[in-house]
Amino acid sequence: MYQAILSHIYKYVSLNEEEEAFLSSQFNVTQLKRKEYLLQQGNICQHIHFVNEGILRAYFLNPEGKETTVMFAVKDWWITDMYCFANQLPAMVSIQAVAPSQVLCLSKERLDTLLTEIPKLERWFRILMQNAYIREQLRVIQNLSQSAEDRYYEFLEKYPQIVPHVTQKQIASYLGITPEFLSAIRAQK
Amino acid sequence: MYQAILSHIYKYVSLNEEEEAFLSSQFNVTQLKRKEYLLQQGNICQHIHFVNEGILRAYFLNPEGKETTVMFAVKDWWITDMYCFANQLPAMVSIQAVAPSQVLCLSKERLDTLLTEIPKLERWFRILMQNAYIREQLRVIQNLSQSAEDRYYEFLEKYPQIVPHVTQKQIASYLGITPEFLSAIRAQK
DNA sequence: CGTCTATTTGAATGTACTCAAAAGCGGTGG
DNA sequence: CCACCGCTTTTGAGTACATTCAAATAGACG
Repeated sequence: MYQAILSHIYKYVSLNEEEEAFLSSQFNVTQLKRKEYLLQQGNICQHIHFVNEGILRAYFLNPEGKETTVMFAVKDWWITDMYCFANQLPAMVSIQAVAPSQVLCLSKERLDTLLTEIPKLERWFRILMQNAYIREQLRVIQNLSQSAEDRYYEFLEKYPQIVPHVTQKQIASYLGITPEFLSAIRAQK
Repeated sequence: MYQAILSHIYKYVSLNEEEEAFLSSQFNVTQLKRKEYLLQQGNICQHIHFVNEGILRAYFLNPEGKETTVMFAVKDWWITDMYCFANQLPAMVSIQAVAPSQVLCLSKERLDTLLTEIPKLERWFRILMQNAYIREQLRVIQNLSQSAEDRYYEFLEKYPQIVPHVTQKQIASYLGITPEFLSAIRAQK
């Protein structure tokens, strides 16, 4: 149950048996069916989630009803609405299982406890946040400096583990274009 | 010289005198004239910079010559090309002073030393990265879900301390539109 | 004061969207 | 296991948003 997350953490810090046990005890396991929600836009975002298996999608629905995919998450990835999680606010995004999934859930309170009780975990979480920042920064640059077509082909190359499991409509909403236009891009090759 | 950065750090962790002295000793101070470069695209990104005063801009020049503003930084902000800094690679972006500025420079090596010698600084840096991630995530959502006009007026509201010091051309390149189109947006009010 | 760059304006163009309808495909239940 | 239903994907026509290019005007800095 916890080997995936432990080996994820061991990439950055090492723990003794006691710490490992304490860490494991802080998570709740949740099984999700296809299309089931982990979080609904508007509900307080209380947890951060580690994906043990399956695939999830976070999306934002703007006031006009347009859907934007904020992120996908596969095995070994973390997913939450970080802003609303950190401040315990109503979520801006919904998080839904794209395929049957198993996730480990960690509440804000328990994360804070972990970081206080095992300070070296700050290092692990710092690197997590740093990588997340870098990813988003690259995405901003690409969104602003490249055409929709370039962004599509880069997505295919960058996330081969995601592509087979999600619909074109979902990819389009990740890229910020309409499904019709994505279809047109694909047609011209 | 170091009061700004120390009070920035004290928002998250407290240090004793010895730690404070050690921390201060790790920085180099750099004065920049208007238009002077802190980092040029292609050079190894060796430092992360804390802005003591002035204002800086990081921008990306794509192969077609289109310029994208990645971020602005004012007093109390940090700026670097985080991906290339973390991996000590040639920078994707250039960082230039928009106005005369004073920055504190911290090399990767010295940052690593600081985080190892004073582990509680990991917490401070974690929060820094977390906030940066949240900011970029919000920017991605806004870029994808809002019109250029909405993004412009939100920028004016969100960064009143930046707006008076940068050109419209620079704001346009931050928003991902042409200066001509920004001019048209402004004209219709 | 002169020069250089930023900003504005306008016309022509291109990229991406909307709406509508047909075709394809996958999950679900019988 | 097959057939149906609903959603996804495709196609096409018309439109809107944003760009390009060019030229005039305004502003800022040395």
